Amino acid sequence: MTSETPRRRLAPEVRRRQVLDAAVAVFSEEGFHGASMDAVAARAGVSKPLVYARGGSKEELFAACLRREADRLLRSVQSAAGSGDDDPVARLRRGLRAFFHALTTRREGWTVLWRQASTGPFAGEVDALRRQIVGEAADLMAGGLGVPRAVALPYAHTLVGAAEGLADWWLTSEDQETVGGTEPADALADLLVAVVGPGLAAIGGRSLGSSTAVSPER
Amino acid sequence: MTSETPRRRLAPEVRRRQVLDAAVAVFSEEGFHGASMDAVAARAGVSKPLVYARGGSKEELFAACLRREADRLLRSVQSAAGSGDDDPVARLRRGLRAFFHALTTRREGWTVLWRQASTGPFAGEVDALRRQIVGEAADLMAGGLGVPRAVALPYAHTLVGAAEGLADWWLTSEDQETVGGTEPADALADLLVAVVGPGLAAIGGRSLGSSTAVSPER
Amino acid sequence: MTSETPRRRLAPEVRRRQVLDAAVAVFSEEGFHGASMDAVAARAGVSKPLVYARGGSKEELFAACLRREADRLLRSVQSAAGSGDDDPVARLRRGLRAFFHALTTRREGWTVLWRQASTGPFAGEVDALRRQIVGEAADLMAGGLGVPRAVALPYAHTLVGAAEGLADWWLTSEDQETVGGTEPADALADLLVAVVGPGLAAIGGRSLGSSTAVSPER
Amino acid sequence: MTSETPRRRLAPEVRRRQVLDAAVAVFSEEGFHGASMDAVAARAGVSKPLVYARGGSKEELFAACLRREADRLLRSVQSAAGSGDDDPVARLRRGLRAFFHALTTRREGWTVLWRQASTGPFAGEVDALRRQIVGEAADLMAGGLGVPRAVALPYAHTLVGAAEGLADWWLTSEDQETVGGTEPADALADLLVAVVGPGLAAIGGRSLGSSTAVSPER
DNA sequence: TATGAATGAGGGTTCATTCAT
DNA sequence: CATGAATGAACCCTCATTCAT
Repeated sequence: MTSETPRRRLAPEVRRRQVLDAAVAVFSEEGFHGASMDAVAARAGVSKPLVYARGGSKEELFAACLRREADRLLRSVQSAAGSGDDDPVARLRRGLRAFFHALTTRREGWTVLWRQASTGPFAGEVDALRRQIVGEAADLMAGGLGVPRAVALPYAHTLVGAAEGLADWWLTSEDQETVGGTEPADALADLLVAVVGPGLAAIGGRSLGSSTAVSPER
Repeated sequence: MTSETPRRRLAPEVRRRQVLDAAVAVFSEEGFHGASMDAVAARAGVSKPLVYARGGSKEELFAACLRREADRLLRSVQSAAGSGDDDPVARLRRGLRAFFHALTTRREGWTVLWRQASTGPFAGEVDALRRQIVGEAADLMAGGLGVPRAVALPYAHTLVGAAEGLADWWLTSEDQETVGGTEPADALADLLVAVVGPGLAAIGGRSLGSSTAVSPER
Repeated sequence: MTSETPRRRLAPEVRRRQVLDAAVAVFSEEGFHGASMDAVAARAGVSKPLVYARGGSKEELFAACLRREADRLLRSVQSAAGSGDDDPVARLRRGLRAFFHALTTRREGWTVLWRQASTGPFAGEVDALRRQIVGEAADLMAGGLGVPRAVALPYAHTLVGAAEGLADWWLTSEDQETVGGTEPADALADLLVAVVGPGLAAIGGRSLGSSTAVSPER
Repeated sequence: MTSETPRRRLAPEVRRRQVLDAAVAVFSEEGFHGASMDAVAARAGVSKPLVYARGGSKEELFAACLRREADRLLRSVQSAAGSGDDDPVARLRRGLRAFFHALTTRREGWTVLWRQASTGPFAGEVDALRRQIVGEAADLMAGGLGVPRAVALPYAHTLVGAAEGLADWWLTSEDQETVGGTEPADALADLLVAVVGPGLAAIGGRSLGSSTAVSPER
């Protein structure tokens, strides 16, 4: 006989994490409609009823994925940007670095959040989460540029899109060594700041991304 | 038999265009997996077998939508950028404007291309199309910046991503009046140039998006 | 190769009748919850999607069975009893004969109506249909006995139960020849009239099922 | 480990009674197929494995319910009818009263027995139980009418069916006050005797349910 | 030709039943 | 002993696809 994995009994929250991880992976690959609960169960290495027991219905499961990934991303960016009294520009840069770090290390969660479910039963919820995330960037930028939040909003969307495009290129390009010796996420963030920094500075009339932008702080 | 008015026999190309139009609409709203061939047939006002006769299988139909919309986008950007011998910066700007024009006027096609097909069985094809578009931008930028194409590539990805983010914001924001009196697509393109122009200029050491960038040419 | 039945194209109402017949058979044997749409499809000799196309969801299918069988039974009894001006007693007897005929020839429909779905999502509808049917008997009895309808109601229920018990015995007993040469349903009806006629007559103070009751009219 | 109050360990028979009681309640409400073992466990206030430990599989549990309720009904009717040497008519009347008493006071058991189990995998078992009860009635009637048992059988089926119909009406009718001041079960039994007594008497040629039938003994 | 009719296959969900603690 | 955790099997329903008219 084959050495089958025995039926392990695990704590509910452990199983739930397993199920959510698998669900994020599958949803990010196939989308909400394209993903099957069978695939989620197989990816998690559990039976389908267990997926339902720990994750609820397909819609509930997807919503849980959305919320978890959005929370993680928001928390990570917020904690990196800090709420301290230091320079808004520094805070923005730290936030960007954290954002890139999340993009490149948790690509699946980002895909679920951003590219999936823009239509369907979750359009509203997804849109709200997106607004929260971009709003965070807009807040930082409004502080850094000294402009009202409403003005900063399109720039924030532009920034997030640019980051996504850059991350996509980074993740799909084969020779990922070209960026340099530093932490990739940091290098990407610095590249982005180099691209958009001067323009934003000119818009805000302040020194965002000054000459120091291209030689990022350590 | 009764003498009912038979369905008008139309030329095959006309029928195919009807079917593709309906398919783009339905796919953009529901996604590949969420859309049903019944919905496509209903939207086109024809029977289901006709959809198969003119559009092929669901995958073929989706691929045809993808290619048609991508072709339109590419052609429009290329024809706007021109192959003339004039200023690469002006060509880039014209290309960007055409890009935004296509995004904002053919939203459904854009949605099908970018948001619905970026995952699932068409990720590869979408990626290829995307590389074509980005490659176009990279060529323009390589010319404008005076750098090798390989160096321009990440910047091109960043630029296209930024354009996507900005277009997404524009398409989903409710108060679309805030941008200004000019043609929206042009205003968006100019905004983007204002953001990334100075940074790219500094990188390339040339005058791409100089001070005139923020006061766009007419 | 085996001589498989070819895929026949039939008119929708013909298929619907097939599906309803199969559904009545399966529901009467297994009950609403116990019946599976697979079993209905198999019994009808069609595929499952066709059951849905012609019969709707399981609940709709069951409700359609209910209504069809109730209509048939009601119509049959009403048309037998007539609305003429003749003797109420004769009308009651004719109604009973029709009722027994329906019981013994369409047992499945009766089972669906009477024994199934007394609980569940159809309790209300089933109860209403039951009340209609018993109400018909109560009306006839009220006319025959010269008592108010409300008084006749328990007797009607008693009569219907007695008929069911008698029919059950008849249908499950092996030597069904013992009843006699007449039409079985008529013989059963006459037997029932012989049992309950005198008692009901005494209650109503009229001649329902007088001495002629045991020698039924031809 | 924490010192939680452990579930009280009860004697096996006590647990089994709990489980059977819950099962009868749930089965009577939902039917065999509609009831879930989860519902039984919840109603009994125990865990599901305990239901299996004390009640066996779902089919065994249902069969046990069936047998317990049938035994109670049979025993009650037999003990009421007695085996004494007194008047068969009086014995029949007492048996009927006990029958109605059981029906009206143990409605759930009756529902399980008759309405839920008359079809499905237990039709055979229910039929056997029904034959036992009807056979009891047939014996009494054979004695009372002075006819062979085989002749009395259809009348017994008719009688039991009538009793069921009357009991169903009584149990589902809302204005249960219309019957009178006496014990409902007795009133129902007397009503039934008034309906079928004279007819049976005429058939048997003896005094079963003579004029005294309509003014029942106390 | 254009279509209504038909189906094989698969997805979401639940349930009876059994381990491992 | 008593339980929460886990699963194989089945059920309802829909969809992409294809005939027969």
